[in-house]
Amino acid sequence: MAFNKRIKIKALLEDDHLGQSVTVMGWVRTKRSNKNVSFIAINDGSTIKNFQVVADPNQISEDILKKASTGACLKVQGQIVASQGSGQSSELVAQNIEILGEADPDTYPLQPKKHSLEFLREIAHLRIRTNTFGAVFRVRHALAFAVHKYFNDKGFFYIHTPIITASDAEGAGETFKVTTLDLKNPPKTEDGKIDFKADFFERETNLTVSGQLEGELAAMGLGEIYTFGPTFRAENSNTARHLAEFWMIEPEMAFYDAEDNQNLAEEFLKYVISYALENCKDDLDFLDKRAAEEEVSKPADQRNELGLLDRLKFVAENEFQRLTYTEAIEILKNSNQNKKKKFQYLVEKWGVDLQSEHERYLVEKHFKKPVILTDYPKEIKAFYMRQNEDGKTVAAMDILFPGIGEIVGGSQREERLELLVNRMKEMHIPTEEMWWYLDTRRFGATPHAGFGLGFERLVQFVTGMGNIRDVIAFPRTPGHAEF
RNA sequence: UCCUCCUUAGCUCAGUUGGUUAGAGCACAUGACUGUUAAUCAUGGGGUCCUUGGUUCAAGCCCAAGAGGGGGAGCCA
Repeated sequence: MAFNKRIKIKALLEDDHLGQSVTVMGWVRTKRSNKNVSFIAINDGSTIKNFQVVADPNQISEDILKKASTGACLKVQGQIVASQGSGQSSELVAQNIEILGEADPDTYPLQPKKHSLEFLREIAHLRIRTNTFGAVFRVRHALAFAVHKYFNDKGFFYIHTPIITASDAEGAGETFKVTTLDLKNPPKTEDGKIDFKADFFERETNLTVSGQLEGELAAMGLGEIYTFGPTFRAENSNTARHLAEFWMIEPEMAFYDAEDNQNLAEEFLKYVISYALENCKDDLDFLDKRAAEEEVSKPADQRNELGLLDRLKFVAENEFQRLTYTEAIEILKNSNQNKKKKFQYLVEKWGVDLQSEHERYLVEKHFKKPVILTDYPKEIKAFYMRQNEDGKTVAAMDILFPGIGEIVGGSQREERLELLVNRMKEMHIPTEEMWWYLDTRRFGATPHAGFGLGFERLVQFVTGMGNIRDVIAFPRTPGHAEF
């Protein structure tokens, strides 16, 4: 006998079920009682909205009603009737309530009140039951689904690139080592170094920092591909924008140049944001109100000019501002901020990397819209980016979003073997180990391009959450891996 | 990793110039209430004032070190 003969609250609210006998299962959010009747607000996660259960103490035992406390899980059978109260159009009059799981009110940490995000982060195993995190994770799901839908509809193929890799080729950062060696007593070579020949893969391995290089290989046969997988960086980053384990989307396209790449990235971002706007209305309405309440407590100069929903609509409907690094430097150099020495790092000469205060100025003050910055100096970018005719810059692009900073980093790739090998040597990238990557330039090379999108940063932007640790269920950051 | 701020009841926070028995709201318990919307009203229980050491007649408050957390920066997505 199957247990799950229930109707989800989302379905209950979508159509007219008046007069029907139904079973609802979910968790108690609040209970309000008097001598004659109890009202139980129940939530099953299918929607941010609760459903009101009405329990008559003549029908439901005192013991059951007592155990139906905040956090308890219930199975309620009864009839849907028109509500006598004003907060909802219909409600469930309970004929029978079964307590599936009690939640001792003395020790259950969630209350029907506002908790701080910092407190909820410490109970990440329970925070998924709150309105805010329910909304965030439903939106996160919708965005992930929209990513796949967008690329699938466009004829891209989803490639699973390896989690365990042998190279830190991109130089994207510190890696987590993968080994089965005995850490207390590792085998040594004659000259005293750890003997990775004795390790599982017979070589030194680590968790991936990017699927891009493998993605490029796949694009050289399938044409247009994307990856969407976990990425690991062992950097000691302690910010609201960094995780040690995060999810990255990396499309890679044969026959794309830098401009094609920019067009794709902009269209893609607008698509997934529009998808969320269309499919997550209740959750985004809630998050919009939540963000508006938070704004009030911020100092005036840090407030957003637009609310969350308006911000999303604005990004979805307006062209991104495109400009080169060189143009950006000129704007920054001539800005009042720079002239009045209000930047912590003053912009003086071409070639310096932009600080986040500079990126914020361009996005939030100067253009007031997403910015695609292109053609950076080659010295501050990765070896695989295609060298421009000027000999100084590469065909890089960064997309900067308000409040988030860099959400996308990408480039047209260097497909010319000689130029690529020279650049690798200049940057001390071992060419021998990368023979397979260089083979794509030896055999049937073509212009191609791609980019990486930090999925959690996208979720941050769409949900308006200030800290990246609040848009992934169980965040991994330095010193934190408990759940 | 650096800078900076914070840590008092289950949660959010107040606590004056160092002074005797550390408070509030919410939550919880008990009771009241004929339909509530984070229900309301009354009563009650609840404290390692982050830890360790120091100064002092006296420390929640001052000093030092450590732990945990927030914000900013760097690295990046």
